[in-house]
Amino acid sequence: MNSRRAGPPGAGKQPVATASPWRASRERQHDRAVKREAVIRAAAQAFNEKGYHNTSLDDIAARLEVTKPTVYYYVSNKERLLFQCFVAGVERIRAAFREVRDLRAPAGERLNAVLRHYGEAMASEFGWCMVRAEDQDLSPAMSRHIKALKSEIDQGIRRLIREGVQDGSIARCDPKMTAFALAGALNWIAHWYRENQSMTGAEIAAAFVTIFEGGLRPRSAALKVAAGVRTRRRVRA
Amino acid sequence: MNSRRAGPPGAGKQPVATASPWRASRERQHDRAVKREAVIRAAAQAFNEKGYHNTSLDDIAARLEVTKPTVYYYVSNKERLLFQCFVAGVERIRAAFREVRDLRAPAGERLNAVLRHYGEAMASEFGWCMVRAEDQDLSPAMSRHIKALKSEIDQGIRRLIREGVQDGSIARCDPKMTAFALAGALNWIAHWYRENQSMTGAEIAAAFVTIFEGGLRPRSAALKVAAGVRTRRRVRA
DNA sequence: TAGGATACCTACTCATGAGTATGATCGAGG
DNA sequence: CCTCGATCATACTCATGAGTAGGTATCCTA
Repeated sequence: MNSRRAGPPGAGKQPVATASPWRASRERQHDRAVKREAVIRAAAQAFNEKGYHNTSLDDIAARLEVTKPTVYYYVSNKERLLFQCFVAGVERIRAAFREVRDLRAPAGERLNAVLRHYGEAMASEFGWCMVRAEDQDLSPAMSRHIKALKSEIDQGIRRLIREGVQDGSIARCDPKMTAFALAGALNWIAHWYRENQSMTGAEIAAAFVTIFEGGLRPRSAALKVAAGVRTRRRVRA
Repeated sequence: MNSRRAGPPGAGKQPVATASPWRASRERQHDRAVKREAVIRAAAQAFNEKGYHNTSLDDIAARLEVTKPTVYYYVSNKERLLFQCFVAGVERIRAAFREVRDLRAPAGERLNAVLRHYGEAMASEFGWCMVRAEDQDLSPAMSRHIKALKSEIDQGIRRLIREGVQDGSIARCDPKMTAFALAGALNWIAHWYRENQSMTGAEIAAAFVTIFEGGLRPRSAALKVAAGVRTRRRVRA
């Protein structure tokens, strides 16, 4: 009746920009893992554009210029496909934590580094899958698994915040609420980034880190008296 | 096959806590508007618990202890139902802007007031509908309408930020990015609030406002010298 | 070069859920 | 009492999409 499936008319048919391992001379003996990854990638892009429930496996297959049973040849079912997309995205964030773990910098800086990678991951094609993979769409077992992964990241951020408060590189605050605020702001990138790609994920993340760090209240608050002051917060010259 | 529909077994059947205008002696001549609102409320709660696509109109009807055609007697279709839920939530935020418009306080304070109401709205039963009402689930016309409402709120926040920068109550910043960060953190409440109701929406919003205002960098940065900490970018003392 | 394994497709099944046709019931006005 | 309109239920239609059965073409190996 009314046209669901937002997007340009005729969408869902055109092959994705990134080359499909299937196109190009039907090489059968292509590495299975490569094709499997291509399926996951195509699924992530489709979910990102049309949402999980509005994406059929036929859509995903069409993107790869194959048919549905081929997709099922590489993944067991749709929910596992979503799960794989989720894991692919989360792995980037976990990598960021690992990368930072043995860095010998103040926790505040380590946190910023993680947040930057976090933001990049959110702006990637897997961002949608990470934030919109609702537990309601998944079996209880996978829901638990996803929650555990999310919690791990949440705890990692809280830990860095606590350490930062300890070593003086972060202002005293409630680590839990602060972690929620930070993660929320970054997670939200996955919602609007689709439409406005004028900045890269890294640039957005960097901008956010600056905002988080400085806060909204002017630093040189005591000076704000005159009428049209604009000499606020001048970093030492 | 595998049990979708997360939640306690047998869920979707039990009537909702808030009384249904239908229960209680079948009063026919009850105000139509009251029943219509009850439908929207029940839908919002169902969407919030199970997601839009995992909620059937039979589910919603069961919550109200009526049947599906009765629901259709009050709303034209499912997508309009989602739309109404969205509008119900957004209206609270618009009201916050109106309430603050003629206040004669610094823009920074007006912004904080709006953010607090914003957070409360997100923690309400309509929070989910506001942030998860994907344009992909709606017809192009409604999608446009929703985007317009969202944009109005976004622009309102940006305006307050700009005014705050002007009047000195907010530190200089990029209004667009800052609005994204603030709205993102608050929107995210709708995702996790379900599971942890130890704080009210207002309390959460207040906590967030405090975090946003102060920022992560310690205010008394000049004093952090003791244990080998590198005092980064010290604000002028 | 037969035989198996791999990779893929055509053509289905089947459950779900949105939306509806049709009729029953009840209150109110005449 | 009788009818009309508002309200609600029973019992459907019908499109969609997940998942599968079974067959086919290609490659590898012996």
